[in-house]
Amino acid sequence: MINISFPDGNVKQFEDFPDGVVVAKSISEGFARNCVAMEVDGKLLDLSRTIDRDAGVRFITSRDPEGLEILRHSAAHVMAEAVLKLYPDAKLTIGPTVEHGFYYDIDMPPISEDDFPAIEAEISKIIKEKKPIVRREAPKSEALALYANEPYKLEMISALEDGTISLYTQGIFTDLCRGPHVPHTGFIKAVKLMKVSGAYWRADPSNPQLQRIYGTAFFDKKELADYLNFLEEARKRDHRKIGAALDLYSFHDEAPGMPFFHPNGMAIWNALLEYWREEHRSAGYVETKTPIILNRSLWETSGHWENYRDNMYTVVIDDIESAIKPMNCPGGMLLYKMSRHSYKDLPLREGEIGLVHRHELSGVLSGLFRVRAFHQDDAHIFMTPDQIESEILGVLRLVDRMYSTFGLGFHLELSTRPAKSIGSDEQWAAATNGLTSALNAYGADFKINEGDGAFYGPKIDIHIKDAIGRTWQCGTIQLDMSLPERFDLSYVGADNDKHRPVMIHRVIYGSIERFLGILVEHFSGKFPLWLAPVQVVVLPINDDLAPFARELHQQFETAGLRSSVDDRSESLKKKIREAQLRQIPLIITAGEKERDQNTLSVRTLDGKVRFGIAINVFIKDAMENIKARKLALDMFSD
RNA sequence: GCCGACGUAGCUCAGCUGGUAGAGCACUUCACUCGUAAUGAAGGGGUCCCCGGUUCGAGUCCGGGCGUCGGCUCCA
Repeated sequence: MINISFPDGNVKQFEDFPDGVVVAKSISEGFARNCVAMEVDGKLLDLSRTIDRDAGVRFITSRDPEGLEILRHSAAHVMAEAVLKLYPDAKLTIGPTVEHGFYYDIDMPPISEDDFPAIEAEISKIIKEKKPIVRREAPKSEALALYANEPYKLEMISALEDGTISLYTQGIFTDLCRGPHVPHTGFIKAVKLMKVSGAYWRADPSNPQLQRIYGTAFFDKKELADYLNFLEEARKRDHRKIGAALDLYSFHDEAPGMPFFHPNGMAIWNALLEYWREEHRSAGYVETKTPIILNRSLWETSGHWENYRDNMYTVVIDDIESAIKPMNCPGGMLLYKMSRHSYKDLPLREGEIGLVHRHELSGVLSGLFRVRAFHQDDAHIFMTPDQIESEILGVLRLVDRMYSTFGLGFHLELSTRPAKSIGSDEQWAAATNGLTSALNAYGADFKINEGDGAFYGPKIDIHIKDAIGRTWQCGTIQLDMSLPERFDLSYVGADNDKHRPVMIHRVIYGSIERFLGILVEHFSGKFPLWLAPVQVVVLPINDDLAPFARELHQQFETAGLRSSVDDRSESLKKKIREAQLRQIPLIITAGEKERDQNTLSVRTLDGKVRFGIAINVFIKDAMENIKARKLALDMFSD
């Protein structure tokens, strides 16, 4: 007799040792059909496993994230079987799940996406057969014998403890696997191969090149279709495409990874910085600027010369070795050290929009998202140890305010002390407690990444969520126990003794280039009025009205709107089409009626047209919308 | 950096097994003067990424370089 308790608090008794299916059926037949696996006392197991003692059981269904992961792992096995059928000489290595699907690394001749349909057809066959996926445990000797011709599997089995080896079989295909898996292949209702790329066994280039085949799988076809739509939507929003179409920025072979900003891009850039300065001024920050080339001795003091050299651009001028800064902090240290600081001056919040260069590997460059030259909206806050909590809280509130302005949600992650670190246990405890209590005071949930902090201190990362649900890490708040030490920073306390200040680095946009790219994708090029590169365009309906249109344009510019006028001798329809494609939020058509009545007709990006709007009212409403940095163009009362 | 694909007009792309480069859009000019998503006609525009090789002949084949894109953390 054993007792099995469920998450809802219910407890059921069973006579013999039941397997998962029996327990699930005790809830209901229908429920049992939807179960893919179970969690027994926190461990994920196949439904076929028996439960031989009192335990807490939670069933995993297609609705649980774990369920999808298990499904994808099973799908990886099915794909492996399909590949082996078509390529009998292929040697399997590993096939894990990844964020949006799974892959399997297979030692086989190179294949391309053209080979996918054939593999997918085999996969479909296996799925249709609803083959049971059966687990069994095997002694090491047997497993070794079974995989005599599979060098990679042999290598893996050799590294495993005898008695811990499990095999999963579907039909005639057996794979070494920890599991768990779905009960039969029929659970995989939708599967699609996504791409193939090269990979190395154990990620080591000296090992043989493998084919990594990526796929994704879902419990139903609609979910797959939704996912493919999402990819398509993301593709349409690609900031590299939109950036070119809207004439925002460009990239050139002459400076790989270093973006060129065009006038339209700079309009957004400047709007972002203007906003940043406004928020920071009112949050008690001052702004500084430090050089981008600093000599070697500074980088030796900071430790970058030793630890970050591979990523730094270096120059020798007049026999003096220097580096182009990859980070702003060392310059900030020098500024701090210029004068004696009293505890009364702290916290000192110094912001810097700093241009940094980092030599990223050529293969990782990607539009504005991964560049070699970028600006950080950096700030260094110097404070006394007992100010940690309130300062971190202040940064969190600033982050909250700023991201909200863009309609970006976010979540927080705390990273704690890593294995390799500097500083004492007490320092780490104080620092980590400071961050934790600030997070608690701020009041939002946060995730903890144990051991993921920097060697010099714990940190809080801020992950934003864009309009289509993708997350990006932008902001970060890092406590630094290294640089104040290396640069021997101090302040004079109330006791008239020297003390070491605590320092944090923090960014909110992160990289302004990257943040701008994220905004392009977030808004899909349809910026709110305050960010739009061109806010209003005036279109005369014919050449006779061009002077009136130019007059309006002048009036808008004088009022502070980013305005343009399209007085080409083209048809009105054509000019409207182009203005729409350029995503200009306010399109003004200037005709006789407007000129005679001193009003405007305003077309917005949704295609709606409002007539008879008084010019001064239009300007006032637009300026108010911009000043409030509204997300919506809510300047019309209807 | 490594693996793969790609690099042709300002943009998007076509160009078969090697035979002197093409479309649409954009641009220029002319005509049209237009009331809410493309007026028409004519014209200009190319070191086919760069360097080297094979060949009577290379955008096309071969080698090297540069750049772009995707992948390179996920461990049976």
